[in-house]
Amino acid sequence: MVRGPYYDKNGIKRGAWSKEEDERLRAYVERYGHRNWRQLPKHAGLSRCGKSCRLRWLNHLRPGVKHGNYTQEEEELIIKLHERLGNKWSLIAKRLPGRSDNEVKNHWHSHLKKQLECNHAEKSEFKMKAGGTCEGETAKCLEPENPLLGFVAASSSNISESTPPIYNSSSTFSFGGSTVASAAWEIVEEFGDSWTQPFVPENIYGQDNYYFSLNHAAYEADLDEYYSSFLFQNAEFLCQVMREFPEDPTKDI
DNA sequence: AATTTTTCCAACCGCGCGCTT
DNA sequence: CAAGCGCGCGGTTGGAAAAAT
Repeated sequence: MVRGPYYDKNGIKRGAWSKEEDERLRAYVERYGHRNWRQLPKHAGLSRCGKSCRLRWLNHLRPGVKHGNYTQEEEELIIKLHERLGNKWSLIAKRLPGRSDNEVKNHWHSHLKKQLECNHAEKSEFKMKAGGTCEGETAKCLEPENPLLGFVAASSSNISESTPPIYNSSSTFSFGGSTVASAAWEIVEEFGDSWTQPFVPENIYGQDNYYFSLNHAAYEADLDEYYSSFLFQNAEFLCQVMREFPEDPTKDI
C-alpha cells in the first residue's frame, strides 16, 4: 500500500523500502547508533535521505515496534490522551509502548475518530429524544461535546495520596486551606482570557464556569504531567474551594 | 468477472525549534 | 545577532488492497 520505489531528480531513492534496505539500515543503527541522520545513509550505503531513514527506523525497524492489533486498553488510552493533549501524537505515542506517532495518528484517523463521531451522533439522538437534557447521564452525555467536561462530571472530589506536594503545604485539604484556594484562582485568572467556552447544555452547570476554566487550564497549560493530572482529577474539589473563597485569599498580599 | 469506490497504511512534505558557527 | 543545519512533529498524499457495485 505504498508508492513503488523511484529516484527523484537528485538521485535520492523514495517510495517503498526493500528488505535489503531495511537490513542495511537496521544493521547500521544497531552497530553505530543514529547520532546524525543526515550523514547516516551515506555511511550505511543507502541512497535514501536522512529523514526517510529516521522515519523507517522509528516506525518499522526499531526493536519492539508493534503494528496493528490494537487492544481495547490501547484504544481507550489513545482516546483519553487525545482528549487531554489534542493532536500531540508523539506525546500520545510515548505512553503506548511499541507504537509510533505515525501509527497512532493513522489509527486515530482511520478508526477511532469515526468511532467517536458515530458515538457522538448516537448520543445527540438520545438527547433529542430526552428533550435536550442529560439528567442522569450527565457524564456520558457531555463526553462527546467536550471530553474534558465529561471527565469532570464523572470525577469524584476526593483528594488522595497522589496530590502533588505543592498543595500539601497545609496539613490537610480542608476548605480552609488558602494555598489551595489561591492556586485555584491563579489557574482561572491565568487562563481566563484565553479559553473559549465550549458548548454545554445550560441546565447542567448553570452559571458556574469554574469547571470549564479549571479543565481548560489543565488542558492548555504546558504544566508538568503531575500537576496537570492533579488538575484533571480534582477539578471538582477545586471548584468547591473557590466557592468557599470567592476572592483569592492571597490577592492583597 | 470487470470496474469503480473506499479504506487505510507508509511515506512525503513543510514548518518550527534548538543548537552551532 | 543572523544564518545555516539537523531533527522532530503534525498534516497530507499516494496507491495497493479490500469492498462494493
